[in-house]
Amino acid sequence: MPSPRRPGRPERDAPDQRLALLQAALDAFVAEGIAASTLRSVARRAGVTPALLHYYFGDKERLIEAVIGERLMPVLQELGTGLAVPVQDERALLRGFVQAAFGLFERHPWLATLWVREVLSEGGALRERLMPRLAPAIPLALAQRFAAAQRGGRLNPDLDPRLLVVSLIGLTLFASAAAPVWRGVFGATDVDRAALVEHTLALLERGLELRHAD
Amino acid sequence: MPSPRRPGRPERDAPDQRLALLQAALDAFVAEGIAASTLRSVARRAGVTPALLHYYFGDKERLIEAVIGERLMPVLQELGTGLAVPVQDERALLRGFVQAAFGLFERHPWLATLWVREVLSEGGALRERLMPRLAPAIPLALAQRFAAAQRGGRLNPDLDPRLLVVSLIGLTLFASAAAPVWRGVFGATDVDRAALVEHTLALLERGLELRHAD
DNA sequence: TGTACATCAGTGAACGCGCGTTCACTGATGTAC
DNA sequence: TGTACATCAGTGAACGCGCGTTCACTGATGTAC
Repeated sequence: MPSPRRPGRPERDAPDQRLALLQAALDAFVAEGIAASTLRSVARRAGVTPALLHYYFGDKERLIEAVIGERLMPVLQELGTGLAVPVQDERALLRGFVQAAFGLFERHPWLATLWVREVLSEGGALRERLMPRLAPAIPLALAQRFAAAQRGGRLNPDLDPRLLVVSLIGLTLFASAAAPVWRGVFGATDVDRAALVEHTLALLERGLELRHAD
Repeated sequence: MPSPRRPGRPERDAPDQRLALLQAALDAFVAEGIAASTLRSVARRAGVTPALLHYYFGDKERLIEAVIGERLMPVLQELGTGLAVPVQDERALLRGFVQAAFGLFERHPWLATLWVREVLSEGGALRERLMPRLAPAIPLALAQRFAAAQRGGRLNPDLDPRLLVVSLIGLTLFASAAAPVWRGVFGATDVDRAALVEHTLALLERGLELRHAD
């Protein structure tokens, strides 16, 4: 009696087409927007037939789910674990956040663009798909920490702790997503990540420090 | 000999279909994104045949141009003239900018969403179409004014005057575009325009004012 | 005023095309004996 | 080891559909005389 045949073929040395397709899909989503990306344009980027996308992912909906689950979520969890490290005081928290955010957007240059277009926008493809999977725990915890600091007299009393979280994200995400625009307008090719971090922290910690003219 | 017939028909009392189509196009662009908006979906919103869009605008490209020229540009010029008023000092400049920005985004709720998706994004439909028509004079003038204030010792020396302009836009534009998201996360239905202005000015003028715990 | 006609705003049906998806098929790779 | 065959990764052609665009046409509105 023959041993039952094990399903699947063990080893190949061909390039992993599935990963190539996943990357092509992410590239297309960032460059064209998710709604405007066609399966044929994704296939064209990968140099394959659109039928191969059906072979690996089934349909467009499941391709989007795969990009979220295998490309986007790992990056977001990277940020989450970075912020979960307990810190001494609010100053350390602030510096940790700003450095982590600009670092994340530098390591994954597609993230800011994708986020701005697909999560912020009214009918963005990711807002409905991603919000249920993202625990709002991090922004809520940040806002509560700021509120506690404010009650303890350690934070500017005219700030709204919730809006301060919005301001933190706005300052980092917007500066990263709009970088091609403002680099073009100002010709600011000299501004690197360290300069962004320094400027943003100076603004957050001390503000404009406006003084009257003499 | 008869007087030559004057072309065109003088008066009608039917609703202006062209303006209705322009509004339907703006609605569709904001809700679905420009690239993903079809002429049929625009026509459906207006309750007419897509052939009518061809009748008034020719093709999709010229429809987009019409929305830019007749809806977007007037709003942007509104902001430009508001900022062109000479102000006494940097504090007045700052307050003027923040109030004008939040006021603009409140009067035209579609502006922040459209801007974030179509101008900021890499392949956004408006970036190529709009940047050549927008004089970068305003951000450049703001940056120069901040640089002068810094040289005069009236502005936090650790700030980058150019990035400060980016920060101003980020704080106002991002908070407005992301309002549906953060209102949902924080349940912050109580935050109105006045609260946004107050928080943002407190942050910009004085920063977080962090102090050590006792 | 009546009549003939030009022009108006807008429609309905159709065009070629690219879309997402399906499916019978193919040659290479592996397994059973 | 050789041979028969199952399974693999992937293709090519086709499907029905909605797209942008075109165009002959329509009834209402206006004008000339």
